[in-house]
Amino acid sequence: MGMAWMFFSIDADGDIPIYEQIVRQVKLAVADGILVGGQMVPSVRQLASDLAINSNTIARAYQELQSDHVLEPLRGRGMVVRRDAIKRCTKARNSLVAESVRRALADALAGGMTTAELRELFEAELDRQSARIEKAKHVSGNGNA
Amino acid sequence: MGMAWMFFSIDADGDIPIYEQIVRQVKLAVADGILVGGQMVPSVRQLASDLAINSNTIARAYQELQSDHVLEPLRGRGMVVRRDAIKRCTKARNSLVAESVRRALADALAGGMTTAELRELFEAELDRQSARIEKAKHVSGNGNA
DNA sequence: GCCGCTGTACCATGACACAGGTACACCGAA
DNA sequence: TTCGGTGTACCTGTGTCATGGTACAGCGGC
Repeated sequence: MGMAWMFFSIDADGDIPIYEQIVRQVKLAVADGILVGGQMVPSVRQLASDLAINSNTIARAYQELQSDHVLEPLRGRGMVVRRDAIKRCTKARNSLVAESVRRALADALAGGMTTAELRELFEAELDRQSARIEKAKHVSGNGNA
Repeated sequence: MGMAWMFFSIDADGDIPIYEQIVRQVKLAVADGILVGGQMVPSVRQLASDLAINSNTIARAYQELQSDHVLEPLRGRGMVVRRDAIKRCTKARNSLVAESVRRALADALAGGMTTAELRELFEAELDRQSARIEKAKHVSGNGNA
């Protein structure tokens, strides 16, 4: 049955390739602990059906995740999250975020934005999004307990 | 003569289109005050020659800058920075930085990064880059004063 | 064994963006 | 006018992305 993976949000019209969005969200889910080592991921065709996306696109994402040692293939049964994936994914997350922050600051300073403006913008957005996260946690409660 | 525009840094192998890099850097330069209203920008072929890039790529960037009301064409003479460009460019810079920060925070929080880690990363990178800026200002001195 | 599931490997197609190349219309100065 | 400069429009080639279709090999349950 599907629907256990509805936390995937795909933006087909965005500037990021679909398969890349899958890769990112899987890695972030592993880093966050939503996906645990040893856990099975939905089949290529299943996820393709749920997201209304071609199977080949999902397969490409899974291949990249396999190359990055996040997923492991169980011949004939499916793909499973590797036990040591959380370390790699946490590291990947840190690199991803660091790079984003680095670029944002580079653009800001190149454009003459002051450090005060920058801190204010950062704190405001952090408050907004962290509040959003807290509220989401509150709403979902314990869905599987 | 060229070389007055060598502060442009183009990464042809990056994931950002070349014309987009031109657009961004021009806007940031205007927002920072490096490019002033009424000032002429180098010709399409001149800049293309300096950066070893096709003229059409520069032309496309200039067209986008014209559409965004940053540059103004002087038929047969070249392109000039509009007087009211700095307002638009500052606003565009704020939007650009805000969007980058927004995405970075979204990825970080989705990956389970704590606000403390996030603040630490932000402050560290801010210190590093702002120090870099200060040093660059010190080296260049006052070139136009 | 047989069948249904799994991932995987191909090939072909259409759409789109990017960059390069060529040619044209316009303006200013000699 | 002639010439060199300007921006601009059109065409082409290339690469990526997403899709669709087909086929193969391995595993599990019947």
